Amino acid sequence: MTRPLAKPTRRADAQHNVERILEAAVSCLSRDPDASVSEIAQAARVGRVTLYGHFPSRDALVEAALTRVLAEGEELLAGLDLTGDPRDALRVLIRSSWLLIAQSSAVLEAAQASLPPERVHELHAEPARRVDQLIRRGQDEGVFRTDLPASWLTSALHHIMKGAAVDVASGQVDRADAPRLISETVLAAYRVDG
Amino acid sequence: MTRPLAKPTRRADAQHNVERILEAAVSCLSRDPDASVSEIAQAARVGRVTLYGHFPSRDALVEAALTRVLAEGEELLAGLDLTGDPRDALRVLIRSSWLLIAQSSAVLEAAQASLPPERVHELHAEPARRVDQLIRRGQDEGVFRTDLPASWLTSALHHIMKGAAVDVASGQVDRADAPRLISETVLAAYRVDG
DNA sequence: GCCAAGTTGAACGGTAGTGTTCAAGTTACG
DNA sequence: CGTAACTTGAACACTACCGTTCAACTTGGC
Repeated sequence: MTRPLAKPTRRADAQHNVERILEAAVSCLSRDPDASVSEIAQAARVGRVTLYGHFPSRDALVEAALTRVLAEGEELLAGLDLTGDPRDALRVLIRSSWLLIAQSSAVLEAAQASLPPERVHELHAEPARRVDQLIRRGQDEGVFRTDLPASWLTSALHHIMKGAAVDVASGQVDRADAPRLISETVLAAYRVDG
Repeated sequence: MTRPLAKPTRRADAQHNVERILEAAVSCLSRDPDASVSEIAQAARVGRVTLYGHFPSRDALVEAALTRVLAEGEELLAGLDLTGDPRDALRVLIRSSWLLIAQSSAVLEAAQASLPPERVHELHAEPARRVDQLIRRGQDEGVFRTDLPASWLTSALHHIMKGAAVDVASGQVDRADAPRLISETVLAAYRVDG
C-alpha cells in the first residue's frame, strides 16, 4: 500500500495544536470579530510563530475556523430528527443548537470582514439550507404563516438567536432562559392567522 | 450686555463643517463600526486636520455622533402619537423610525468599542425607555403577552429591526418591504394566547 | 479691504497588527 | 538513542491608524 501523495502524517502534538488553535479561533472570533492573531495564539497557549506554521495567514485561519464551526453545525443538525410537526422540530432545533448557530453567525461575521463574499456564501449556504427547508416545510404543511416570505422567516430566526446570544453575553438574559425565549418568540411570530 | 464666557460665535462655514462631519460619522460608523477618521473626514469632504480641529479625538467624535443620532431619535419619537392601541402605536413607531433606530443601534455598537460602558448606557438609556414603556403599556392593557419579560420583548424588537437593516443593506430585503416585515413579525410575536 | 478664523496637505512620531526569518530549544517517534 | 519534526521568542520590515505640528492658503465677517 503506497502512502498518499501529500504527507499523511503530522506529529501528534502538531495535530493537537492545530485543533487547539481552531478552537481558540472560534472562541475568540465569536467574541471579537477583529481578534488579532496574537490574541488567538495566546488563547490557544501556542506561540504566534507556531500558528503561522499551520496557517499561512490570518485570512486562512479565519476561513478554517468558519469551516470548522459550520461543520460542527452540520454534524449537530444532521443528528437531529426534524421530521414530525415542524413546530416541535423547530423547538428541538432551537433548544439544541441556538448557541452553536449564534456562534457560527458571529464567526461568519468575522469572516465577512476578511474573506471574499462568494467564498463566505459558498461555505454558509449548505448549513443554512437545513433550517430554511424546515421552515418551508412548515409553510407547506400550513402550520407556519405564508404571508411573509420564507427567506425572511429564516432571517428573523437567525436575528433572534444571534440577539439572544448577545443578550446572554452581556448578562441581560440568563443562559438557561434563552432557548425558551427564542422558541416562544419565534413560534408565535411564525403562527398562521393574525 | 457681556458676551458669555465661552466664544459664542463660530464662523458659519466652520459650523457647517461640524454638521457635515457628524452626518458623515453617523453614516460611516453605522456601516462600519471601525471606520477610520480619514474615512469619515473624506466622506464629509473635509481635511483630516479640519476634523481634528473640531473633535479632539476619535472617541470624542464617536461620542458626538452617538449623541447626535440618539437626539434625532428622541426628537422623532417625541413627535409621534403613541397613545391609543399599543399595537397601532407600535406599527406607527416601526414604520416611521425603524431605520433610524437600526442606525442608532449600529452607531451604539461602534461606541461600545471605544467608549466606557457606563457613558454609553447613560446616553442610550433615555431613548430606549420610550420604546420599553410602550411595550409595558401593551402588557398592562392585555394586548401584548406577559409570559415573557418586557425587557426581552424590547430586546427582540431591536434585534429584528437591526437584522432587517442588515438584510436591506445586503440586498436580501427590499427597503420598502422592511416596515411591513418587521411589524407583522413583531406584532405576531407579541400577541397574547399561545 | 483687512484680518482673524478656518482649512489644508505634508510630514512626523507613536502604536499596533501582519507576516517572515533565524537560531536555539524541545519532543515525538522510529 | 538519535533525528527530524516541531515549537519558541526575538527581531525585522511593512502597513495602517492616531494625533500633532507647521506653514501656506482661502474665506467669512466687520
